[in-house]
Amino acid sequence: MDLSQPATDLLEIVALVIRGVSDNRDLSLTAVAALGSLDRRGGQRITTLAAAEGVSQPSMTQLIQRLEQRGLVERTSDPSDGRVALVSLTAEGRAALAARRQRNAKRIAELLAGLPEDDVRALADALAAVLPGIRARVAGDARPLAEPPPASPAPRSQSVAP
Amino acid sequence: MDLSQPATDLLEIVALVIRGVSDNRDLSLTAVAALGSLDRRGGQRITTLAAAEGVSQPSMTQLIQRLEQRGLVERTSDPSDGRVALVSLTAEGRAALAARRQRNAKRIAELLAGLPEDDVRALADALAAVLPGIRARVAGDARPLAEPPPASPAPRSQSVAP
DNA sequence: CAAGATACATAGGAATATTATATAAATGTA
DNA sequence: TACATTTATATAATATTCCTATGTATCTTG
Repeated sequence: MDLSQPATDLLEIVALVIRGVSDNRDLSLTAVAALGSLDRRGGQRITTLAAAEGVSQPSMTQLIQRLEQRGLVERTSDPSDGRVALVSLTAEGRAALAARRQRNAKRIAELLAGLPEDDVRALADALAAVLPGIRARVAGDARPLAEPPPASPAPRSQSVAP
Repeated sequence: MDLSQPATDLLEIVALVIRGVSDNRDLSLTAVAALGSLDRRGGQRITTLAAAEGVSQPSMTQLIQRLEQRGLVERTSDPSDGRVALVSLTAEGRAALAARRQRNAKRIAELLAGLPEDDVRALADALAAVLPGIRARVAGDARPLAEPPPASPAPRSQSVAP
């Protein structure tokens, strides 16, 4: 089965949604990812979060400091290991995450509402079918799909993106 | 028809693909979007590009300057209007865009290859069906889904990134 | 032609990322 | 126990990319 066309299509939809629909005003993509990880998996240490989101440890330290200043996360120390900083969501952080998810879902729902109902139903079924597998492959272990960094000093860029 | 579940699913897949699969090393999300717009619609002026990608005009000016330095775009002046700078892809820019697309499509194809073939086929069909409509709604006119900026001086954050 | 509108460029600052390095706590070993 | 090493995090210096505010050159219009 040829996967190049669906791969290209999926990529384009991802780009369209990120650029045109997703709400990235108050929280960066990395911030949302970190908050989401804390929400799904509970309190974690800085290093774990950094590895999970694919950023360096200092970046995650700084991100957590900013999120802490905004009251979205809190830090506690691990009684069994004085070095680690355990980060967890505050109630406010949970609320902010839920609100953002709701805004984004609302926008995407508006987007889908303009399309033929049969198409949307087919998409909904297909998404529900593949999501667990994709979730397992991408988020499960240490990002098995990302190539190792190039040997030469890697040129960098922004985020993701946005 | 309830759209909240497919909306949430689509959002999660978008996040997973952006974080775990997409190649954002050498070109930012905005850069890729601008190059793609130039590729699809041909030469455009700075202001048009800025509006299409949802960034400010100075940001687009700077982005085009960077891309010009890297040889990916070139600028020509409009003979009928001395103010405008017409931006177009160079052959190198077109090649870079194609190479990046191919890398990303390859990764996503690897991702999809691990899933049940029926599911992938259903997803492929669904994506192909909805993509034109989504493309029209998001990229077509001036992003009808984005809310107007808040009245208070908006807190900002990063790009999208990656 | 003067006044305003339009297209782009520049300046200054903020947010987010990086690498390199410092600090503190835990661990292993003589 | 003492000391070196490893581990977890923090800090410093710097780079990229975005923004707002403003400047400059070029049209357009009365």
